[in-house]
Order: sequence, then C-alpha cells, then structure tokens
Amino acid sequence: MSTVVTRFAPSPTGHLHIGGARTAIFCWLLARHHGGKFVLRIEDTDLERSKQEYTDSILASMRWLGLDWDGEPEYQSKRFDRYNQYIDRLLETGHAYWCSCSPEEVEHMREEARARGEKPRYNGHCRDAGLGPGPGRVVRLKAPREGQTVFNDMVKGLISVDNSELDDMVLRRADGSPTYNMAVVVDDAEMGITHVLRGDDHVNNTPKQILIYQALGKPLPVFGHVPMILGPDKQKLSKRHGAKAVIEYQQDGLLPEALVNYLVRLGWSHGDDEFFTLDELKRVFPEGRLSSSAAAFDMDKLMWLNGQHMRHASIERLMDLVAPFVAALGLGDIPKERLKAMVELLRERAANLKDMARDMRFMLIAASELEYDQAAVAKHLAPEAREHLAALRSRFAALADFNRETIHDVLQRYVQETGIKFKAVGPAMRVALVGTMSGPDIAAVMEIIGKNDSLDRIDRALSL
RNA sequence: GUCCCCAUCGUCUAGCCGGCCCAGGACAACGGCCUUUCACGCCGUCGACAGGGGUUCAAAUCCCCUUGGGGACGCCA
Repeated sequence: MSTVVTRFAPSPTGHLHIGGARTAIFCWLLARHHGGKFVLRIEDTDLERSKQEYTDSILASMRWLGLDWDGEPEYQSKRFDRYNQYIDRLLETGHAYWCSCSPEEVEHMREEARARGEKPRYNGHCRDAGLGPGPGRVVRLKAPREGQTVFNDMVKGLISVDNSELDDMVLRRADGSPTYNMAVVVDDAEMGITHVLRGDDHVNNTPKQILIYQALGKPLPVFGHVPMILGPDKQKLSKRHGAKAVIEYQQDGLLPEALVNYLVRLGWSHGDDEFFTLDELKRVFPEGRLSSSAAAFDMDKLMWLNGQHMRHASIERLMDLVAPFVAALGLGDIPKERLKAMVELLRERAANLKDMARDMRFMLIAASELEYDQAAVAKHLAPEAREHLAALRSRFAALADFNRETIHDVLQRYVQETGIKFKAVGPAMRVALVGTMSGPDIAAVMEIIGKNDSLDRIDRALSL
C-alpha cells in the first residue's frame, strides 16, 4: 500500500480565503487520515503579484487552523531550472516544438476559430515547421489531436474531453519561464503527489495537465475537484458577502476548529452529523461524501457552530483565547481568577470570543462608568423599587461571606419576608448592577464584581 | 460562441448500485416551554425532489431533452 501524498498550492497574491482554506483542509484531512504526507507549495511564479507578506499570512492562517505540513514549504520560483530540464526533454523526444507565432498572430487564430463557432485556440501553425530556438519563440506541447482524455474525478466522477478541443499549449514563454500547467505537472510528479485535490476552477486544466504527464511518461495522480463556495445570494463569493480571509474570522473571535468544522461541512457530509472536532474529522473523513455542487456561505450557521465549539472548549483555553479580545477593549489586566469566573459564566451564552469579551465589559468597569439604559431605569427603578433596593443594600452590606449562594439567599429571604414578588425587585437589581435588562444571573455577577463594587452600583442607581 | 461541470426545504445537506421517502437532519424563521431579564437549552410549526419526456410493477434515485447556475477557453495562476 503506497502512502498518500497530497499538497496545497496557494499563490501568494493575497491572504488565505475560505475557499482556499477549505481545499487545504480537505487535502490535509486526506493525508492525515491515511498517515500520509501533506506538502505545501507556494506557487509564486508570477513575480509581479507574489508577495512575501502574503506567504507569511497564508502560513500563519494554516497554523491557526491547525493544518501542519511536512517539510519546508516549496517555492516554485526556486525551481525554474527543473521545469526547463523537463521542457528540454520534451523537445528532444518530439513531444514539444518551438513556435515563432507572435501573440498577435495567435490572437488572430483565436478569432478565426471563434468565427467558425469553435473554441478559440492556437491552430498549430508551427507544429511541423521544425523550428529551433530563437528570440521571441515559445515552446509548445505537441498535443494529440484525436481521441479523448478521460479521468475519474474523486468528487465528480468520470470526466472526458475530446482532444480536438485542446490546443498545443505554451510550455515555456518567450522570456524562458515555464507556464503554470508545466510547473504544476513537474512539481506534482516530482513531489510524488498521489492525490490532487483542488478547486473546481481547475477541471478544465486537468486534461491539459494529463497530456503533459503522458508526454513526460509520468504516472497520473488521482484528481479531485471540489466545488467553489458561493455567496449567500448564490453568486460568486466576494467581500460584500462577509466571506473574508481566514485572519478576519480569527479577528472576529471565531474558534479555528469551528471554522474548520463549518468549511468541511460545506461540501462534505457524514450522514446527519454536524459537529466534528479535528480528530473526529481526521478519523471519518473518507467515510463521508464530497458534494459535487457549489455551496452558499451561511454566516448564521457558522456562528451557531462556533457557539457549539465554544461550549466544548476548555475554560483554560477560552481564557487564553479571549484575553486579547478583552485587552483590545482597553480593560487592562484582569486577575486570572476573575477572568476564569467570567469565562465560566459566559461560555454557555456567547457565540464568539469577541462577543464574550464585550459581554465582560460591564463587569470590569467601575460603577461610575456604568452606562444605564434610560428606558430600563424609568421602568424598573420606580420609587417603590428603590425602597426595596435600599433595603437590600443594607442586607448585602452586612454580608460577611459574599458569594452567589449567600447573595441568592439574601434575595430569597427578602422576598419571603416582605411578601413581594421577585419581579418587584429582580429587574431593579439587574438595572442597578448591569445597566440594562439583559445579561447573566445577577447573584453570579455580584460575586464576580465583588461586594464593594456591587454596593457602589446600587448606590449609583439609587442616586439616578 | 465552444467545451466541461452542477441542479432535494430560504441555506448546508441525508437519501442517489430504484421500493423502507406522500423525502430525514441541521441553520434560519415562527410558536411554545424553561427563566428575575437576555442568551443557552428543550419541544413544536412552516418548508424542497427545477420542468418535460422516457425505462420499470415501482424513480428524488437510471436515461434523454429543456431550463437555470457555475467554470474554463492566456506567453495568469
């Protein structure tokens, strides 16, 4: 049994976006499930648009997602000599030839084909001219004109294309650099890639690449093309859709495992299962099915899944993860115990780390900084409610052991002794301590902010 | 224009080597329960096999056509 070797081959012309992230995850899963290798190859042959900062960003996103790769990343820009060796070999074996047609001439040929109702392509003008090297000349593949090229796609099944639809593609440009298809085939063959899983937009490249494999006499890998991700409106994904780069989701407070879970489920399924950890995915991935149709991105479901993963994450990890978000709110250093208490209190309710940090804010500011919702104040801090608040304040002040149980007891006893309904005092307490009518259990909040702060807040509410 | 691919609830999907499906789950929406509030959680409601032909005793499932959508046709990747 030969080992599985997959690869992810981004070009560093931007940050890692969710479409690329998803194919990377699929490739990683396939390799890791089989205990195989996952190689990372930076396709930076376009020197103009490729930037080191993007490579760094892509690698950072991969690490954040938990996708580790084997060995050092490969850079195509460093492998031009290899590509040219193979092109020379193709020239020697008669699988390729020199072409002197100018770009303008080729464009003219394309227009002629189009006028004939055919697919625009190079007409093979220099195919049998027996030309040698020369300035401005390119090398083209001598592609078969008859028959068809067929391959069994991992996700789409049998795909076949008539060779007459393909043309003699350029392998080496006039400036001596290799073209994309040539470089990819040489790399995949040399790196021993067994499974090429990539975006849908490459299906049409596959027959062309297969022709190069055949000319080179190299064995074919298994190909698989995953459909692209569409925007919520089923149109091509764009910034407007909220479908952003992976780092932006990181900045929005998502958990990497939630993003992975969501992205994988978008185009892959395992029965009715929705929630997966990375380890589970690694274990069951091949049992599931890759979808062959495009999927629309749905932020709501991503957020829901994130909430699910928040509830499965450990308190300690959540503390580490939420800390930077709290710091970003300018709330300074928080004692560990206090942060822990807040995370425990909010883990069940927050949809993401950013929201969680935001929801901690009211507990971390001073009583004097608390913002009161005027409508809530008017409604719940009526004269009668204030009397109860004042009475409760002195009972809380007398409390030696200030924790959520004792606080809760004070509240309960007060309600029993005065015979009032909890509703006559509960909302007032909440407005006084939180400023608004929503939030977690008041007794728990009071324990976290402490006795002094609790009393200060009641005093301030009483003075409003 | 030519070629390739795709097509189940609003969305992600199960089902797809035919009968167990008058189509199941999840998100969203809506209603209810829980609760001092908001969330969480729980229960329920709404909601789909694009259309048309075949094949078959039987089709969401197989075949063909139409329609719709996407992708590709570079000396970009």
